[in-house]
Amino acid sequence: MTLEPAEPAGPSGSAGPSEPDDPHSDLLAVLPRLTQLSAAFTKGRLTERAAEAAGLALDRPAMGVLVTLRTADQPLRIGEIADRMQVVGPHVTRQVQALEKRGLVRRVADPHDRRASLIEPTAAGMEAANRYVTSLLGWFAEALADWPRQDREDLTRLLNRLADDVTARLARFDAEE
Amino acid sequence: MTLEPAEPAGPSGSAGPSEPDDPHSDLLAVLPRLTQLSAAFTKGRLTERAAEAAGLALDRPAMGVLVTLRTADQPLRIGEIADRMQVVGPHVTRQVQALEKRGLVRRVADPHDRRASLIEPTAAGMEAANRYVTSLLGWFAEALADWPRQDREDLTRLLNRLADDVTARLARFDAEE
DNA sequence: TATTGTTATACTCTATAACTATA
DNA sequence: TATAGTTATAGAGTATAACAATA
Repeated sequence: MTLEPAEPAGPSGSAGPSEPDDPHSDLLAVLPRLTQLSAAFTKGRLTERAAEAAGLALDRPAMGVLVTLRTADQPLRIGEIADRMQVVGPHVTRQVQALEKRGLVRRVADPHDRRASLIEPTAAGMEAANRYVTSLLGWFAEALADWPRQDREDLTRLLNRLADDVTARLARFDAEE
Repeated sequence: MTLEPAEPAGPSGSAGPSEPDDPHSDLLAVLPRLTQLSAAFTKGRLTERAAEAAGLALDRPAMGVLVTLRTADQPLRIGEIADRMQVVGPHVTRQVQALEKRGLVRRVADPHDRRASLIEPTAAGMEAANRYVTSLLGWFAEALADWPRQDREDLTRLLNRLADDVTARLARFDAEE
């Protein structure tokens, strides 16, 4: 399946964005905003700065693995980390190697399957992950310090639902092909 | 300036994520959700599919330029497009060349400055941009079809404010360095 | 001398392909 | 023969550096 071929948004030759009475006019704003936020986080190098504040010299993908392990609260296989991060295996392999080299994670043998190993944070890794998350959330909390509690709760709730709905719809999308 | 060095999130050795009474616990959910949405749009190749539905064989950056021109509703310089997209000049130069090659945009001389040229969509480019935006918004509207109107309005409002606040804070951040 | 844009190159993040070891 | 992981390579997207033309 593909996206609908769809009629032009307005009469041919209409040059502007959606009219005010367009039923989708509110959505027109959501997509660019999500793009803007995503780009801002990347370009602002928030992740890298929070890592530096935690005393680490690691890039975003490596921090993602470390935080995934911290959140899991139990050793994970490479494949399980990849699933949770929604990336492919080889990508995780490299990040884990970088974390290992810095003594932030270690591998332990999987007692039930000698093909796999389990990855767990070291004490240093866990402490660094805590410092990192605190630093990142602290920055974010400051940015939202002026927000009414109700708005913060609404944002969290709506964003959760949006992510779920979009993910589910994309999954069906792929399945139909 | 850098992010605060910040104390560990919990007592040393505490392994889990923030406690339920953590004042930042709601924020803990926002960041991963934004990441998830961004990754979902990329991996779902929504942009590419909408472009195909509009009869175009263009990638995301090129579509970004075309939509920027459509939204502007007037010819723009390369530098102005770069500013609006928040990317650097050379990037825009290449996308415009690709769009030119396909007859979707054309260059006109800037009467006041012979160093610059103005980029404007051709009729075909404008029609394609309209088809593209309609297709993309249609998909998005379907994903949110079940949402109460109030929730959609709240999401738009909160996301707008979030993007503005985050962008402003990052700008101050950079300025302090 | 400052600014606009182009060309060429490099970097970040993630994916695919080919292979090894174990199940 | 299927699965977990690794190594090597490729691709998309964007940035930096060096340069040209005009202001």
